[in-house]
Amino acid sequence: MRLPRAFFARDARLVAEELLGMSLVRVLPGGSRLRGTIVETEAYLPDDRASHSFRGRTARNAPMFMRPGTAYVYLIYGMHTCFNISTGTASLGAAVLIRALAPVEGLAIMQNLRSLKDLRSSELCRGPGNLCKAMAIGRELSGYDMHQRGSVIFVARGHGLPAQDIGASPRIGVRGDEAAISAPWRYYIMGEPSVSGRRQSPRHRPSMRALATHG
DNA sequence: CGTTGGATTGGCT
DNA sequence: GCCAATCCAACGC
Repeated sequence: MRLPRAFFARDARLVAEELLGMSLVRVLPGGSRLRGTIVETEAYLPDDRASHSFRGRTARNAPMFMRPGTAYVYLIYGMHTCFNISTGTASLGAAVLIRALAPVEGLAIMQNLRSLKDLRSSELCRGPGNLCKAMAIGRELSGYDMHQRGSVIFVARGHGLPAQDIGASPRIGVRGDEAAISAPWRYYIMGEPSVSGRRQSPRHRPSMRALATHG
C-alpha cells in the first residue's frame, strides 16, 4: 500500500536506498494503471553542488523545497524529463531522482508511450528520461503532492531487499566539484537488467591460452 | 534582454 | 567513443 509521507521526511540518501524494491504507481487519465519496481535511484542534498537546490529556491526547483513526497519533474537537454520526489524537512531542498524501474503492470501501454519500436521490457523504464516517457510523467506533475487523496502517482510498499543485492556508486552525469562527483549517492539493485548507465563495452574473458600462459 | 549549458538518449564512426 | 538534438531556467548585464 501507499507509503506514508513520513517515509520521505528523512535523509535523501536513506530514502533513495530504501526506495529500491518499492513500487511506483501511475494512474492515467483514462484509469489505466502503470506500475514498476524501483531499481535505481540517486540522492540530491542541500549543499550539494550537483543539486538543483544548491543555489537556493527558484521557480523550477521549488518542489524540492515543498513538503516531502512532492514530485519534482524538470526538462533536461530540451527533450527529456526527470522525475524526483522531495525528501526531508520541507524547505530543506533535497530530493531523490528515480532513474529506473523494472516494469510490472501496463507494459503494453508503456510500449506505446515509448515508441513504435518493439523494446524489451527491461528497456522500457531504463534511464530517467525513458522512465518518464513510459510512465507518462511530464512537467505538469512538477509540484504535485503524491500523498493527496486520489493521487495519480505514488509509491507503494514492496518487498524488502537483502543488503547484498544493493549497490552504490557515484551519480551518473553530474558535473561540479570533486565532492559532488565522487559522492556515492546512486543506489541500484545489483544484477537488475533495467538499471541504467552505459553498458560496459564488450570485454572478452581472458582466453584459455592467456590463462595458461599468465597463470 | 542575450547567453549558456544541462541529474539524457540514441545513432553513428 | 563521439556527438547532435532541442528547450528553457538561471544568470549576467
